[in-house]
Amino acid sequence: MARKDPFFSTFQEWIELFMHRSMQGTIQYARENGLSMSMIGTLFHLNLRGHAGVSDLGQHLGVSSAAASQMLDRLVEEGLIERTEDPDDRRMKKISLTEKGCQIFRESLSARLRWLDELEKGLTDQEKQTITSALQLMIDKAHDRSPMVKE
Amino acid sequence: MARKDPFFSTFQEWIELFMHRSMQGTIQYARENGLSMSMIGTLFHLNLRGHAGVSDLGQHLGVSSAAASQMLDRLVEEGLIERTEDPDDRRMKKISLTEKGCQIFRESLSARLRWLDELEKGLTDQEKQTITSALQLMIDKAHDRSPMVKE
DNA sequence: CTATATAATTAAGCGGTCTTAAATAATTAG
DNA sequence: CTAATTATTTAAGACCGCTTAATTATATAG
Repeated sequence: MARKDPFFSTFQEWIELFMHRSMQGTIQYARENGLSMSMIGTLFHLNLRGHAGVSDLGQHLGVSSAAASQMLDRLVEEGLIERTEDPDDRRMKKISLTEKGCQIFRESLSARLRWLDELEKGLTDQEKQTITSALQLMIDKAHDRSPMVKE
Repeated sequence: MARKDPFFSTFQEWIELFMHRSMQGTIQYARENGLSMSMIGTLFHLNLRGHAGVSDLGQHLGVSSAAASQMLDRLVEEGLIERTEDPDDRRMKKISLTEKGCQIFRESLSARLRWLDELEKGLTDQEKQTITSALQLMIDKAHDRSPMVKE
């Protein structure tokens, strides 16, 4: 049950710390701005993937496509996303962030990362370099591309 | 507005990737198990802090203490938390995870980190070492940030 | 062409999670 | 002791987000 593996256990500890911060911030942000967690999840998804279908989004969030459609109505009202027809299959809609939606998403994310500034202050350049490399490594792997060789 | 700082911008990129994964997993997990995001936030908080008061929790989540109290009722029903009187001030309740609550929290967290296995497979020992060190560095710094202002 | 399947939407209704206001209980101040 | 304050709980009601079922529109199979 307990994994000795320092990679995994360190990661898990980090996640407990990190998610506590970021989730609390996200929950509060959502509440203040009248967004549901489904909407937040949708914004994250679209930000990363560019676009998605209605049922797609529903599946990712674990809700029916009817629920997804209704939720998207509200995001359209807010001007955060747009529905366009998929030219290849006109039954489908391509859901994507509007420019405004993209901007607001990124701004709110930065705002919720203010604690990073505090963290950064306590680090030497050497330490920041270590962390930046490690994160870049994970980003590369996640995108399934080989690590950048050198700069 | 845009920050050039590679530490910050790499961190932000990593967070977009990572939160997309972990939030989606958390939202789905919550839905499947009939937990609200407030409940999830509460479990994270208690796991990290050990215990908290009712109003405390409400504030952290951005809801009234009445709402917090009602939510805690349900977590007590589920056997995940317990209310005990604070001996120093008997108006207050000390909310903490039960053993079952603690176990379930950690199990569900591990389950939602299965993608880590995939990530790990793609890494050399050297790379894992880099990442582990970087995370450990951040964990240490995060814990350092206690009330002590000067040293 | 007709029938079937798929994607999205609309509508009705249910239950959950807030809010405010009032009640209870313990502490603190005078 | 009495009055005021603080922490929590209870109760009533509003709103939101979900579900299922029915509808519309497009695509595909025979």
